[in-house]
Amino acid sequence: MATLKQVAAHADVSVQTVSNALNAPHRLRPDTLERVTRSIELLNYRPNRNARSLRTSAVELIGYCVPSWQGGQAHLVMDQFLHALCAAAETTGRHILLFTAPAGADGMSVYEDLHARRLVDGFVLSQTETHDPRHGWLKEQRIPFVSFGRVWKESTQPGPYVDVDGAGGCAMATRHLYDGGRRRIGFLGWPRTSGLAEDRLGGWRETCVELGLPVDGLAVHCVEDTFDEGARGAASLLDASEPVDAIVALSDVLALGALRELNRRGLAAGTDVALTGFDDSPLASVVSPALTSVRQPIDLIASELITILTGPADSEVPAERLLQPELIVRGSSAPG
Amino acid sequence: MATLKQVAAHADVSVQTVSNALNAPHRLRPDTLERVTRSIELLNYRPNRNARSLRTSAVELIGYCVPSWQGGQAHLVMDQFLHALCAAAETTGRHILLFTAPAGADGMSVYEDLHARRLVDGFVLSQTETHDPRHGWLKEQRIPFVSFGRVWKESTQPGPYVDVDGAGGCAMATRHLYDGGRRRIGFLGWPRTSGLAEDRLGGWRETCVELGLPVDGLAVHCVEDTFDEGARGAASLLDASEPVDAIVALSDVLALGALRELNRRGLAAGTDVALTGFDDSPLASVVSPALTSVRQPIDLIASELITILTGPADSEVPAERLLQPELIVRGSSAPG
DNA sequence: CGGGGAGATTTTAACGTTCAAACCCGTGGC
DNA sequence: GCCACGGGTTTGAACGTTAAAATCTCCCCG
Repeated sequence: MATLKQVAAHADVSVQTVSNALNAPHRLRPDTLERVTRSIELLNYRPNRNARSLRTSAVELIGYCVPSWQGGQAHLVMDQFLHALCAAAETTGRHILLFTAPAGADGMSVYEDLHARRLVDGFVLSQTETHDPRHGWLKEQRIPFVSFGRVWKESTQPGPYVDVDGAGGCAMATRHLYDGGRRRIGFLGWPRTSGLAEDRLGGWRETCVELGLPVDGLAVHCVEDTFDEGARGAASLLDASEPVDAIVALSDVLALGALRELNRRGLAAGTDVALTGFDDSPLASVVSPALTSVRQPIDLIASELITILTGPADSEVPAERLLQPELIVRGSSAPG
Repeated sequence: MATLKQVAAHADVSVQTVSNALNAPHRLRPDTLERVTRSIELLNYRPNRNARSLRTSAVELIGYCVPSWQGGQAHLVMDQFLHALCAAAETTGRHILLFTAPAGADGMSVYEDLHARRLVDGFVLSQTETHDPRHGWLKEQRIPFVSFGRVWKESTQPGPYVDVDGAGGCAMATRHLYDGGRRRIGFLGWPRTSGLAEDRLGGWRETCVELGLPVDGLAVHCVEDTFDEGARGAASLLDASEPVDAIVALSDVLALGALRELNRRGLAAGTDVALTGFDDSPLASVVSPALTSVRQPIDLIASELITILTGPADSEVPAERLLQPELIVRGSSAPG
């Protein structure tokens, strides 16, 4: 555990010169820089981050509240997201600090505490809820943050965010099915109360209208994110007087439920009925036929989040980035 | 951002007395404690962790390398694990710092760096591989760590670990199927090269032998962790001259593949053929019939990891904890 | 009434770093 | 030959905390 002082003694310069060698090398004469660098290498010196943070009051840590997996949709792409976020932070020399907090306003004291004790510089928020209280509060406290996901149903977004265009994704899937010859495309969704669900539903509906396809009675609202509900929803779409020839599902889990229902009825997914999911979770490539799914650009999301959070905070207008997802075409949506 | 100094001025005591009020309240006279406490409250003081860490050289942060999700089995319970680890750390006032590192020996410099720069006190390892080089190296460097998962195929485990008794879990599943009247129980596994796979296979085999059940030709080694492979494996068990009446799968994904194959053949899972998975991933409760699965005690694992890591490091014999999983019985394993 | 102690509080110093100011020294202008 | 200049380096101070030692206060006992 060498310190600046020891390196300085070894290189026969002052402590500050060693510090400069690391933080402002241009200030040193080439030969001193060389000498100091050798001493640093030799003693295997690493700056003590605590001392540095104390002096500069910047910890280079970003807080992320790890969602509880309880209730409702499983976070099937959480690990991908965390990995990406971590990697993005590391490209700027920062790291991610995890913590847990109660949902809603109760959790806010945790955010405040972490910041006040200088464990983190700022926060990345996810699992954004309708009327999420965190954003406004953090903004008011002038604590740096950026949100993955819009705050739905607010007139103005409080603070910077990165989000994926769910409507665009579903539009893309719908158009892809249309291009494959499908003309009666159903939608498997969640209840309207979720802003995310409404966004995706809108993408499907508008595209259908645009393409002159029917939409009435073709949107099913599943009550929870399970295979069963997906299967039930698919069944009702298939049992209609005029059955669908394709289904856009709002999640991979619903899509897999639909896939099961198709199998059960002896219908070939991708041939008789085309099917798409959302999220491109690990599951999508593990079933057969493999599931066509809308993939969120996880790496890009993460790097945008970090860029915004660590970028200049002076701008008055908050950064808002809406990213386009990508359609990963697999067997389940072969042309009919 | 109040500091000790400001609180001290406000309470009209010395800085050290305020520090003592927080770290050793018994040293203060009750009335001074009361007065200082009021000042702390009033000024909303929070100790600066960087200053504290600098002085005490303990950062109260634990490093965890977030696994890359590439290749092979999806980490379907990763988010549960992280949440639990985080919560466990917080009960001791610590937090989890995430980082990424290349697999194998290449990643070791990352561990060294994080520790040398004092970003973390120690590490929790997971995704332990056969002959994992990290453990021995960390031990040699005297960097505190604890491993989730044994280092397979080492004569002696280098350092403390917490693991789940996979053999015990599969034994439990097998016995449960036996108790439900099943007498010909197959096993869906992975190749023998994985220590984990061999452990679980052993649990099934030994229990069958013990119960007088056949094992020859009843273990199938799937080459990857996909629905397809699970289905293929199940098919081969069902096509045998004497077909199985139950299947123990090494993972939930394989089990769901088997479930699909059963459905395809018009066999009722839980009635005609009983089925169990492993990990109790979010998927298990989302299919129907819901999947009986062996659940690892995630919360207990996490708290044991933290206890060991933060406990006294002086003991010569490393802590080794082998925890028993729990069988979550659902519809897929109803008595036959 | 002086000394011994225990308990409460303060003083001093240090953790390892960086910022700001000061210093040193060679160069070039006048 | 003096002075201003500027690049390179050092000095001094500070970030906010805690450990250890020093001091102060009060009380008890011989």
